[in-house]
Amino acid sequence: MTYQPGPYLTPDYMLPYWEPVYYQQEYQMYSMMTPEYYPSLWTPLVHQSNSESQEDSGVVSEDDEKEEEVLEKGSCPPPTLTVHQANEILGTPIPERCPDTKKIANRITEWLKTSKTHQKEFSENVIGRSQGTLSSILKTPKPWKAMHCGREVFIRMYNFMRISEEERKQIMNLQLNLPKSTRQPRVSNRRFTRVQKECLDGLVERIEKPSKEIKRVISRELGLPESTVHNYFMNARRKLKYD
DNA sequence: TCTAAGTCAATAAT
DNA sequence: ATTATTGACTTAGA
Repeated sequence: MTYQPGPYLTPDYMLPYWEPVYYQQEYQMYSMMTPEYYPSLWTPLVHQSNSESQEDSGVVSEDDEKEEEVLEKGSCPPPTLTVHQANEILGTPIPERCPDTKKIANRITEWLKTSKTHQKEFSENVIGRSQGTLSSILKTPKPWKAMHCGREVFIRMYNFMRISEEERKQIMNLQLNLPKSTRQPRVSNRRFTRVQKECLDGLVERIEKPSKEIKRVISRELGLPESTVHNYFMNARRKLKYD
């Protein structure tokens, strides 16, 4: 069976810098988007000889206009991406051993800017995370090999950049039913005083992992809960590791 | 139960 | 209005 790409697979899809790891001659597409994987994105070719020669035309021409007319007449019904399809596409594993998370982050940052999309909208609709989380991920992406479940958001962002602009637009408007936080209400976010902050920073430089007794003393001296002192050292270690 | 990784989401900073 | 930072909660593993 021969196929032709549906409206979602525009030439734009081929342009990103991403390495075409599994390049398929027959389809002129990456394997993750072949008819076998996403039949709904492709339309069976009825008149095979008709469009063979037009496949590689990257220039907007009369041919393209003719094709669009054909689509509008209904011979190829405009497909609508379903939530399931969107999640399947965004969840497709990255076909690379060690993806460059920095590049992925930069690419997303660039897209957000050119498409005038705010972090909040993107983070909630595409990766299912909060704006603040997206912000820090884009600014300081961890190396792929240093991540575990955190890879999930990078996989989604990677795939988001691989698909066509048309498809991105649709996904942004879909309600993907991404899992919501079930976190309990917390104590109000208090800010440390200047002295507390300076003392903690000074201690963090000298002590990597304070014992329970040390933390008890620190908490007493600074008038902070032991859990707060514990959290501070924990967050500080993390910061030192990646900043 | 403890640590590190992953986040939330309030609130600081632009 | 937006994005960046941050103290604390949640989850996964040992």
